[in-house]
Amino acid sequence: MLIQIDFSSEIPIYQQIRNEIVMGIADGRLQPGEKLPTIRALADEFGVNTMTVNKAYALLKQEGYIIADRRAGASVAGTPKGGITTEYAQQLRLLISEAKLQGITQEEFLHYCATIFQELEGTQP
Amino acid sequence: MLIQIDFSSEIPIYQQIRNEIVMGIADGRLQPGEKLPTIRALADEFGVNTMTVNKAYALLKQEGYIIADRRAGASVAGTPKGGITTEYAQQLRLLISEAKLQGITQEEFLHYCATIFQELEGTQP
Amino acid sequence: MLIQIDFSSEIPIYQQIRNEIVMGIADGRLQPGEKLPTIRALADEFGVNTMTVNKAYALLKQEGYIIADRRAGASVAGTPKGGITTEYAQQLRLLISEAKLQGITQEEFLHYCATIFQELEGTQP
Amino acid sequence: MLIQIDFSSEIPIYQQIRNEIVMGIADGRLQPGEKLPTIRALADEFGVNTMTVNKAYALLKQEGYIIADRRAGASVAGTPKGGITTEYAQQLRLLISEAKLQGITQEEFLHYCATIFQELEGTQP
DNA sequence: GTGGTCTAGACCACT
DNA sequence: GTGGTCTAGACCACG
Repeated sequence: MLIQIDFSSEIPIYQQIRNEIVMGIADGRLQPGEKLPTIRALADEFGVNTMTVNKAYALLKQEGYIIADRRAGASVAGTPKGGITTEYAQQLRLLISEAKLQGITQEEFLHYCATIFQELEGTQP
Repeated sequence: MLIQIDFSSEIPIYQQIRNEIVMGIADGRLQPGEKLPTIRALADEFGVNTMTVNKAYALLKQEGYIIADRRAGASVAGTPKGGITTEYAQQLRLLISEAKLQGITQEEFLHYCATIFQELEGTQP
Repeated sequence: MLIQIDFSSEIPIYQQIRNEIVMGIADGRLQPGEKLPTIRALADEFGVNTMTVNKAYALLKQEGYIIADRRAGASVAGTPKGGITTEYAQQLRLLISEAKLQGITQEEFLHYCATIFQELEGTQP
Repeated sequence: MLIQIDFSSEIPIYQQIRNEIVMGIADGRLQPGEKLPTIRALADEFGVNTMTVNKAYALLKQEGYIIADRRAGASVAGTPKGGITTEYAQQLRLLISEAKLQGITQEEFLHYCATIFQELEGTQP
């Protein structure tokens, strides 16, 4: 589980951790049921405050991506709740708008998305 | 030019304004060369400070989406500079990861993207 | 006398006009004693207000680059007054600092300056 | 870190701060990795608003001269992105034109530039 | 009348 | 305690 944190990024560190774990689950590096590192272990690895990792885990738990077992730490959930929100739709629409204004055609964009999808599937066990 | 601002959102207002304008250009509500509202007018419309709109315009200008003609306000630029950054790729990868974990298949996702693309093209003159 | 104005630039138009004329004198396109276009002619050519050109001419006159003859319009002066000011030194120091931080060596920079000098001399009659 | 601000200058204060910091990095007063003063501290030192310093820092960050580590203020970056732009070339050409019209020869100018370069190198550790 | 700049406060998210 | 954001005014250069 290799995670990269960019301290100079505008994205809050806890968000970056959350994002990396979500992508890790999606591409199969993290399997459903698999145990996540303890908060302290992750905090030490990144050199950040435990509060920061704690926040990331709380967010993931709230979104249904992970399950927090008081005794055995956190583990990857099977399927998150949630579903496509209007907020998600807005984000996607924005990304597509930006792509189009950069001169990217629909075909190119869809092909690029498909490539990313393949990458996620490819590493699936 | 119908723009909706969500004051309770965690996204900064100036970012929201920037996003709305970018999407407005992409879907044809704002045509290249068209004059944008003045900073003051937009600030009044939203009920925000001129500085906030100012920041949004400065951002759009820096990104190449609009140009500020010294004589008469700001107007929509033809084509922005920039290009697809690694940051953009990361955002898209995250969105696709989230979609996949929600149980959305590649086919469904691509179809959804295509729909959004059609909406943008459809309103083009 | 080909002058290009960039209306979307941050530099005020009157400054751009002033700069172009200064560079025009330096590279020999404008000869000492040569008559400059009338304010109105230049204003029409650029599609700007006469006040703007007026301001540029006033600035050039104050700096000693041109001489304004009430009857025969403005003409290029022989030698300007002025001399190297601390302000000029500051500007040059800033440019050199920026170049250095971009990784440009002293040799490269001096060579580049020499090239520009040659270009100016080359068009001299 | 001695910075002088000229409140009567036509150059915006935030630009002056930006310029001084760039020159400070170039001449070695500010070392890569070194922490910059906090926005508030600098604002107090100059007697200006925090927003003004904020803008200077945002500009420096955007240009790649400094990085804002989320945990502890801003610090000097190793190497900025960017590179020599046509805008930069124009500025240099203008300065050289002005020098030439003041009667400065190519030799004198290059020598003067070399002197400035030496000053920058000389204070390097 | 336009955008650009600045002030003197303030609140918030992040760490 | 840090930077980021925002407000409600204000003045100025520019055209």
